[in-house]
Amino acid sequence: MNNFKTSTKSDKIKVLNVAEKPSVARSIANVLSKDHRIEETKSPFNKLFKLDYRLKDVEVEMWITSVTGHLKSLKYPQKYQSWEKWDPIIILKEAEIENNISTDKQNLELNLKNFASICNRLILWLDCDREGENIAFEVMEVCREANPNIQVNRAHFSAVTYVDVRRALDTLKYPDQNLSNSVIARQEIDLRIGASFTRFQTLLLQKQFNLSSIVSYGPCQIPTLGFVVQRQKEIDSFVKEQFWFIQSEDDQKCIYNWDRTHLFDEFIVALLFERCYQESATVINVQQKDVQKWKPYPLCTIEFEKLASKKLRISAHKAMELAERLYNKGYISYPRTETNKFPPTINLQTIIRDQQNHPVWGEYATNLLNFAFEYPKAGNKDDKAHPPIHPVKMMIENEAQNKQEWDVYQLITRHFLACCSKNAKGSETTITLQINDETFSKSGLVIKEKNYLEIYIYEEWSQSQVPNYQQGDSIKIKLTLQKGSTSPPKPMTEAELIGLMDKNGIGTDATIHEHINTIQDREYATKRGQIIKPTKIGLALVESYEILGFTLHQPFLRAVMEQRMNEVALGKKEKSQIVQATINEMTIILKQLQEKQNLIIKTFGSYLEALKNYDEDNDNDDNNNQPRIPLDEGEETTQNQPKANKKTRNQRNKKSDELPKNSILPPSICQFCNSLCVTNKQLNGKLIQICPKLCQIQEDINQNGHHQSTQNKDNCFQCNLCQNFMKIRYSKIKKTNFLGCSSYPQCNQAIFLPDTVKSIKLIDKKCTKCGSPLFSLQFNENYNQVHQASFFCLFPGCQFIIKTDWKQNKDSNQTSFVGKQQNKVENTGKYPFNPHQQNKNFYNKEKSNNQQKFPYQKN
DNA sequence: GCAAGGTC
Repeated sequence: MNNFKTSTKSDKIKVLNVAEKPSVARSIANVLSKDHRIEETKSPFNKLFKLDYRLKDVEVEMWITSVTGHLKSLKYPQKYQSWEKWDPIIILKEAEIENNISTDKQNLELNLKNFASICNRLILWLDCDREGENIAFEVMEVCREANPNIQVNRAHFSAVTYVDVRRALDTLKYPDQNLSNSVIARQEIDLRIGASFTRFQTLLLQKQFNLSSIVSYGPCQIPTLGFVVQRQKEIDSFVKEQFWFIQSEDDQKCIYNWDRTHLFDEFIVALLFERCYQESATVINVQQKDVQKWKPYPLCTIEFEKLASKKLRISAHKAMELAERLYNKGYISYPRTETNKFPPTINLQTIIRDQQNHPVWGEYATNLLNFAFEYPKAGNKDDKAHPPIHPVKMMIENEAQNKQEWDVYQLITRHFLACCSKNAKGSETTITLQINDETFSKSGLVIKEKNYLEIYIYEEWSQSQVPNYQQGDSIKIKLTLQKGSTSPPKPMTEAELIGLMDKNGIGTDATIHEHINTIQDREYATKRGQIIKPTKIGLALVESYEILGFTLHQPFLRAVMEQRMNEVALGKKEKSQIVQATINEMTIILKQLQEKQNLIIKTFGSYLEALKNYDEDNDNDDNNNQPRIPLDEGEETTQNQPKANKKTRNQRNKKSDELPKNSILPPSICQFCNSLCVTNKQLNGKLIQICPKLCQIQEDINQNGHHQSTQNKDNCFQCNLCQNFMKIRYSKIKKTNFLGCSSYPQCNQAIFLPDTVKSIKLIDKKCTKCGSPLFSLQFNENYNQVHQASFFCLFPGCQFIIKTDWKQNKDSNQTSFVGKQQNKVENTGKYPFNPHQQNKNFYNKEKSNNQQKFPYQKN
């Protein structure tokens, strides 16, 4: 029996208005008339508001109701339920997919059908984004089933304020099929890839390694994990590097910073120290300038989550839960918004006025209204649907359900008040000292007006004093030679991860926190405090992708997908075209994973075994700097460059360009940069020539004046990507040597050798053809060596006895690759999923004769 | 037992 009742007495034209959520329906009703009537519907949350309105000079009865997000959802039919029975390739490529109204949305469907059958017109008030446009089509379809003649329009609004809603009604448009299609394409791609890859991975690994969770794959969750793993690898491969610097201190204990900061070469610093050492300095400049500390941008969801995590120590997921609760209780505006600028139609003064009686910040709010108000800065993000998060009703501390709820309300309100305040203002004084050819400086700050900092307790601006010197003063100084060392990258915080996801387009404002939750649910990562670290399962999974040459954990996979969605949204491509293309590409990858399944098990297992104590270590020590991951480096971890030292020596020591040119002995010319070198005598009596740009790190000069290079004996030849040196490395997983770039992990360049080669050794001979150093090779015991040569050149392409090539760089369109000689691959750069897919590399020897056609190869 | 996107 139909228990729905609504009055249909009026003869006026009835216009059905449908919003994406109950709150928007309520706001539209409020904005259009305070006299609206509220009726219950079949869905307890989704009320029906009725009011009389004059629409384009016609008196109409507006019926305003809502849905709650999507009505429909994609699903595989029942017959595909069994994971074991169906090849994941079928699930990915061929299985049909149903798009039906979800069971929990059937009441809403009945509502819409009921209302539409009575109404003459339908106005779609779904959020003005792609998802909203798709929901608009879902609503329209249902309404048209009940009333095929219903006249349909789309309202475009940038905020639910009187002005915006009226404007939207005056300029009604039509829904955009292209935008909606891009969402359907995304849904299908996500489901097909997610379901098929998850089934494949779970069936392959779960039982084998006794894992308690499924081994899911999703185009957002795995790149999220990828970020976490990448950071951990950087920390684990970090090697401390020492640096030296000169410190100067005056008799007021004020320490001045060396303008060269620090250098990584003790000789140079010692030399400079010796040259500038004295007990007085000249004040060459005293500069005073006004400075400001900028107030924050209006609060969008992403920023709110980051702040909650960083400043309140509340996880993004929990913070969203608390914000939603505050929103439902009417204390704050809608918390899922991408917008960080206030629409001009919102009345900020009214919002501030609501806080005037607050016991904590009432006085501050009053001051803002009276004299201190300044319009908020405008950010550059706008979802056209919701304003930035702001308070809509005053809450005092004891009205909050708990401390966390209060903290979140407080953050949102203080942030809002800060946005409506002036920047903090101060005065900065910088003193510059000259001591011979070296300069040192020190800045001090005096805060003149705190302004927004009075209310925004989450930021600090610390004052510091500098002595009262005048330009030209000569002051007493104490110079010391100091030593320091680089520190490892910091562990990944949740706030940083959110930032990375946002920047790389992984997830949306409404889902980012869910993906972070998912990787924890799947036991890929753990969170302690605000620090997120991968578990051994997460590491093993990502490292297996990496080592087998797949880029499934990289963010660009999603970025490419987004780009394709845009093409559909703009009407440049058909949705079927891009679904087909993406699925075809992913089919190739899934087939390769299937072909390599034994190898995957082996690789994943090796990592799990190597990392068996990893999680325990995690609990004991946050950051002990010890390599824990088998980084494919074995004993060679000392070769890795720390993140801080990513720049080359030349770049790091750029200021050394200005070194004085005179030196102890007649200088020579640097063979790399033609600079005049400086000479110094070591304790053992040897003379050292040093290029001021540090091109030549050290050159021994024997007394006859001949140069003898002391460059690292392990260096092979220069990497073609970063110009650092390739080195012999040892892969624990494959138990063989390979050549890897010394800048790993910043540079991933590598040259792998045939399985038949067990180890390689650099010898003191040069290739007569290309000048690279030669290697002696040890072959596997069971390998019947046919090569006549004793020594081999491994420089890519130099000789054909041992075929080598540069590994393809995933970020470039280079056509080189790891492996044996094969047809040149043409990479259109169109879809950079798996750069190795046609590279039947030496891990995959058994398949090497069975070459597939590369999908991007022309003809 | 699969994804990600809405929303409650």
